[in-house]
Amino acid sequence: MRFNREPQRIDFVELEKRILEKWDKERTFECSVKMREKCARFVFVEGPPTANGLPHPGHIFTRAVKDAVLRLKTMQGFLVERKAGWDTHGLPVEIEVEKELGINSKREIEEFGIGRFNQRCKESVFRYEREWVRATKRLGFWIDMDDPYVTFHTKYMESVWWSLKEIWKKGLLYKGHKVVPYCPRCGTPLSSHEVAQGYRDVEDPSVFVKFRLKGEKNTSMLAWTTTPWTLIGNVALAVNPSHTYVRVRMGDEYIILAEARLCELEGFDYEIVERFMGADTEGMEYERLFDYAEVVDGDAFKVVTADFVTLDEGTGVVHIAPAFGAEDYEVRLQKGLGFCQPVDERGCFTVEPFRGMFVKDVDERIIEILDERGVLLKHGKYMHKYPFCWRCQSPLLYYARESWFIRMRSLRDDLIRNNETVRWFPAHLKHGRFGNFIENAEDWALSRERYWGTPLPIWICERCGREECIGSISEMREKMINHLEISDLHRPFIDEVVLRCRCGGEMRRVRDVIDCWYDSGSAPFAQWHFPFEKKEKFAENFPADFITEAIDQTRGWFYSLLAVSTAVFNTAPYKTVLSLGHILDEKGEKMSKSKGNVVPIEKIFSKYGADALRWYFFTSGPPYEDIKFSEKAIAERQRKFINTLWNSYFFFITYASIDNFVPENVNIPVDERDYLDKWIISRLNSLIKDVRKHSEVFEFHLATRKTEEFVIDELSNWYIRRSRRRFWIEGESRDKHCAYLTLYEVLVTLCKLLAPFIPFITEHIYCNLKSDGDKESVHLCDYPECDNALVDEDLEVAMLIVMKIVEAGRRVRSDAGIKMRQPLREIVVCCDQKIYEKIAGFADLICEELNVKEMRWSDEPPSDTVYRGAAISAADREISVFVNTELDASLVREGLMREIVRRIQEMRKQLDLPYTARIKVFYTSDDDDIRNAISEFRSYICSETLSDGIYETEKETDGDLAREWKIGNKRIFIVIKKEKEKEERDRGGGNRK
RNA sequence: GGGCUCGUAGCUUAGCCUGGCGGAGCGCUCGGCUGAUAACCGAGAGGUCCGGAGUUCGAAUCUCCGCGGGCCCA
Repeated sequence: MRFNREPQRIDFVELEKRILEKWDKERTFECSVKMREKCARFVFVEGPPTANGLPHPGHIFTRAVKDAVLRLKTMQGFLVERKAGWDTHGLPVEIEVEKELGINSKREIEEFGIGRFNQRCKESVFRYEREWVRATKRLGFWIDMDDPYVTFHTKYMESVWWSLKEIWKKGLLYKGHKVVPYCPRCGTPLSSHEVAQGYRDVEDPSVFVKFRLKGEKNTSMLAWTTTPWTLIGNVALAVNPSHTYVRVRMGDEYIILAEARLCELEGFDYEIVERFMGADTEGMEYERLFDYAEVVDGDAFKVVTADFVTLDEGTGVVHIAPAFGAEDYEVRLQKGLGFCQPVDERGCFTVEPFRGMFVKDVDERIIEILDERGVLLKHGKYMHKYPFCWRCQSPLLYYARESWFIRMRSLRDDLIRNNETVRWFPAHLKHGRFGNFIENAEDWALSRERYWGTPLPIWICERCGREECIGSISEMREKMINHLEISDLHRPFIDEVVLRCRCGGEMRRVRDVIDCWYDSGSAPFAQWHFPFEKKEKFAENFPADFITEAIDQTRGWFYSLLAVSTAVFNTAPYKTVLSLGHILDEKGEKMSKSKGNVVPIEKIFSKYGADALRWYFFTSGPPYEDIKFSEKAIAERQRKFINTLWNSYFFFITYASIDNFVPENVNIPVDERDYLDKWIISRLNSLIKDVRKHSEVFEFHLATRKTEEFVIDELSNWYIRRSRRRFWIEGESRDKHCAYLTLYEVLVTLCKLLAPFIPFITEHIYCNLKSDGDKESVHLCDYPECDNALVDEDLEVAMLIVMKIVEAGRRVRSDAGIKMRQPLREIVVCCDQKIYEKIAGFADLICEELNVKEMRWSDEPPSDTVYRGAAISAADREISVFVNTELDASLVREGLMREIVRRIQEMRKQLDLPYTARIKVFYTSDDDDIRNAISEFRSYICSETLSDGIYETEKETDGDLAREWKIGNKRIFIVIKKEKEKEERDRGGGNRK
């Protein structure tokens, strides 16, 4: 037999497991890549996940999209290599390990030992690798996980070093300061996420200070602060350039503040003497309040303008201390102001008279001093939210730390230019969220005062202070004084390396590691250990044709890739970016561990299988929009679509096996086949065109929804249903062969068309259908192309009209209360004659579908009231369909006969008889109409129900099933009896109905 | 607080770019068909197209202001 028989219902999960074994055994993935060796490349870069937690449904969605695109491109004839990657460094990993060790500060990590700590980090990042690999394989995501790139591998890190040196050589790497939320007790900066969870309401002093202006008579700027201790680090005052300020007289002195903040002077006796814009005060100098600490590297003690100054509170005059505020530091950079840092890492002053005192403890003393000097206008208490350390509850300080930066600001134009070469999906990101972001790109704070990361390869000479960036291991070896064997570039080993400076002095490495986003941003070259190895490989794979990740990567990986690539190569590292939506829970809320609403994806795989999940993802909406995850919807898509696809295939297999149909032996050109065949093949080719068009721009929801409609509505519910009797033709028949051949071709092509989306079931079906000379796997096939010669638009339009006429006819029958089984005399189609000509050839189909004897055309509606009608619009015309509802005795008898046939079929089904099984029918009825109907249509009933005879009996007869039926108010008692199997076999491939 | 994005029936969504009768599926009610189908077909109930204002002869669609969800940033 040409095809293996199939069960009507199949366990999809079981099927998928067998397919996974097949792929494993036949190395199908490797073959699919290798067979395109000589072809043009389609380059993909995998955004590396961190395997220190279980894969989230969102990761699975991303991987499903990646897989579909890459399979599609492979089938379209591209060489698509897929190297997996793992992101392994960074603070989240360290925090995991800190939790395990029960510690929470850098001091404790160093006591535990940096070497031991990093070892624990290395183990931690692959803790869930097995789950990731399993879920990836189970989903059917083809990616090479045997030879992945790993960001902590020495070779990868060496490439990262190389790129940093390139950046350094261009003068784009510099040491500066960054103001970070900082816990003085833990001795560490906190991430924004950590800060966000530690806000509390507190009471702080509220202080209004007069800064005396130089060269003005007895005039002061009035500034407001809730952190008096920061006044020690003051270097400037800021006003908003476009707001109105006033000079007021109070007794014999003058005070300047924003007009909108005059409310702060309530209770004082004052008069306004002058109004001016903030911009007018720019450059005014004032007398320094405290000279305890030194100001270095720039100008100081003057008024500057800044847009961030608001009129919501305070005086509209903001005191600027670059060491203690991010905005303050920003102002410093823009205005070339100096820097003043009187506080150490523990949060204590390093200058007299407060040396050694914790900053918050000097607030009271400072207020006293201000008062003594007569520059305190007023003071009070102020309630506001302030962040505290989530671990130790210490108040956080905004504190300027030394940090290394990449000058992204100076690369803004390059970033923008490179971004112009990128195709973004959805398009609005290009000049929207992403475009805005790079236009305002800030210098990249690259360094982290941490442990588990790629060490910043900068050594500083202890004698002359020269900085040097090291770009390779060999360069480091050459310059090394202490000749250590370094096999691991991580801390603490790398910290021991001492280099020789040009001046003869000893150079030691700065202690920082780099931001792990830089690691992953280096993937395009570091995955190949470029430029130390595989230069050609890199050349072939840069820039990437395609990357895709979720929308949160806009400022993450999408940016770090572009930033690194722009700084190193001044080229965009990718040509096309697809940004994906998130997978939310059923209520539309983010899935998170703490909410406990994360769907365990393993359960979905074991209950529905990967195809059902994938199909759900693709059909549920545009891939760039969020998806509210719904298990019910997965079940529904499987039941409706995958199951219908299976049943269409099952139908073919069942009858093709009975008939021993061999497609290779039949060769009938499409134009010699039935119009139904031509129609479904035309529709298939139109579908191919649509699917290709939508997939090309990642509109998978349109591609898959159209395919779904094709399979359910057109293939299953129209083509197969309408062709069913052609498959039942007894013996050899050209028409039957046309039907088989057509359905065969449609199924095989559908498998190829759907393979990128649902790779398992398409593989299974394909493998049973394929011929000897065909590829061993559907995934090794070429993607279907639309054959325009087979698209017949007129035929498609005509069939659409036919379908609408049938629908209208059914509506009429339904309205008139006449069952479908009751034959009727005629249907009258009232329309433009040209339209009628299009569909006249489908009269048999329409009559059979509507159970009427004949169809005719009319140019005006029939006047007789036995005609009931319904209107439709098709081909831009009105069409009316009229059904003659008049019954005569003959039609009633025929209807009765159909009722009886239906009941006998129902009983065959109840007995679960094989389709080819033959029976004998016995009946008893005291109704003359029934008896007459049976005798009139005896042979028809027999052939419809595969009965060798239908006999009237007086008595109860032995049989396999007996039952009394009511047809309206008539009764019939039916017994059916199976025939011997021998006779069944004699029937061969003959009549099955 | 800012930027971007989404908001259409109980639920999932199409339509929005390019203004012209809001259309499907699930679920519900009723009826029908069925020897491939877990399906399918017909009818019915179900809508403040998030709210408000504007442009227009005409707005789900374009503009502005709000509200709510999501993401990113502060």
